[in-house]
Order: sequence, then C-alpha cells, then structure tokens
Amino acid sequence: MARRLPKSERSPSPPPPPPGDQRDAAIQELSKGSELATQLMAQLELIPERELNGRRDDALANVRSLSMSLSSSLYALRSERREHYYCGSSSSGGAGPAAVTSVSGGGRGGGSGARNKTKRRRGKHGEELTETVFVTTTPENDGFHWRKYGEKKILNSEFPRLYYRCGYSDERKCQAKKYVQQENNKHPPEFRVTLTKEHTCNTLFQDQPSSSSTNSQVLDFTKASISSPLMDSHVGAPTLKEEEEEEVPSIDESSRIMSTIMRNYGAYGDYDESSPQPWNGAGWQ
DNA sequence: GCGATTTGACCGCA
DNA sequence: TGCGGTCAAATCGC
Repeated sequence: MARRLPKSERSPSPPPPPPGDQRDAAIQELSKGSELATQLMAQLELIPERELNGRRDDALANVRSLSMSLSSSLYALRSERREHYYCGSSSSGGAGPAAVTSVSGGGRGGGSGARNKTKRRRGKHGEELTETVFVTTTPENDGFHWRKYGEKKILNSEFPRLYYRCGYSDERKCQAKKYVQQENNKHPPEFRVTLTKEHTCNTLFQDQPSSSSTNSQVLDFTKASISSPLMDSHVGAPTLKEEEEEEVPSIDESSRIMSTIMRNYGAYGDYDESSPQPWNGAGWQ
C-alpha cells in the first residue's frame, strides 16, 4: 500500500477556500431548491392518493428528505461562512456545534435529549480523551473517511454499536474514532454518534482511496454509504473551529456533496418503516 | 489478489 | 465478573 505522507511532510496546500460570491451563489441556489421542495410537498399533499397508485406517501417522504437535505446543506454552507471544517481537532476545548439534523428526545443510557455533548475521560493509558457525542440521522456524513473495525451488541440496547476508525489511521497515523449506535426506529432513524480522539489526517473530502471496494462500509461521505438527506457535514465533522487554518471544502466539493446526496435519495425509500431493521453502516439489512 | 467487512475471542476497566 | 472496546482470522466482493 502506498503510504501517504503526513500533512506536515507534504507541501502546504490546503484546498483554497471558495470565493465568497461563489458560496453565496450556492446558498442562493440551495435556498431556491429548498423553497421548491416545500412547494412540491404542498402540491403532492393535494393530489389524491388514488391518482398516484398509493405512492403518494413515498413521494412525500422523498420530497421531505430532499427538503431536509437542502436545508442541511444550506445550514452547512452558511455555517462555513464563519466556521470551517477541520480535520485535526475533534474536540478538545469543546466541540463545535455539530449540526444535528435530528435530536433524540431520549435514548438509553444517559444523554437523554443530548444534542451534542463533549465529555472528557481517560483513555486506556491514562491520557486525556475528549469525546463528542451527538445524535444524528446521518452518522456517515461527516466528510471523513471511516473504516469499520468492529460491531458489538450493547447491553440494554436494541441495536449493536458499530466501531469505526479513521480510514487513514494507518497511513496517516490518525487516531480518530467514531462509535455509532442506532437509537430508534424512527424514519429516518436516529443514531448516537460518539467521536473520540482527533483527526490528524487532514483528509476531509480529499484523497479518496482509489481502491476502496464498492461495497465498502467505510463511512466515506464521498460515497454516501447510506442515503442521507443531509449533510450535516459538520455534524459529524467532528469539529468546526473558528480559528485554525482554513480547510473549507471548495464549491466543487460542496457540489460533489450535493450530488452524492441526490444520488442516494432512494435509500430511505428502502427503509421499511413497517419492519424496521438496524442499519449496518452500509444500508438496511 | 487486494482491500474492506464480519464476527468471535480476548483484554482491561469499573 | 460483566461489559465495552479492540484485535485478527475468516470471509466477501470487485
């Protein structure tokens, strides 16, 4: 495997921040899209169920997802106007406000109503370990490249906990980890995501491994392993920091994000609400 | 063949 | 001692 040089050894070339007017243009377009989605939803609701052969609900659900996605994208872009993605500090000092698309009202094991928490605890060897916990409907969309390394049935939990580490943990010695646990069977389901350690890979939306298998469960947003309306890129983006080197996804990247989302809209349609199944990181089982 | 996922076993902490 | 987190061999898919 070709090893990638750590950032410190590479020429300093973070993706240039997009010009402000391009970002504004993107925001405007997303706003329009969001409004249109809302209108479409209203129009769909006016159509008699029988005229759509019983598919109105599906269509409504899709439009709802679309609307959510656009809103989330808008949120993300707007947030980036003053905050930016950061792949290097997940939390120390307090996690940035993860954009939580959906907040669980409860959830087992403490953290009821937890929107986004940062807590400190000691790691195996006594080192300080900061965790950021939040609930989201789109655990995969944080813009980082994750590799699943384990899955564990958790006591008193209906769903197993999935363990991910940064996809660049080896080649870039990135220690970032992420635990994802489905909390309920809502539509879309909510996931409690715990981020530990810091990303030191600086690989947000870039350097996609060319050989990742198609069926990969790596939580790679560029592949959008599940559908997801959203881009709470910051959600997951472990952190958004206001002061640090600029690492803002370019407009091109944002477009890629959007197209990826769009391509995967169907996924929620695959989710059978009547017989909920746990999400395995790649899709509904 | 390679890289990613699965899953049972192991380890350490509370 | 039980549980959560990680490891690593087996398996899978391209």
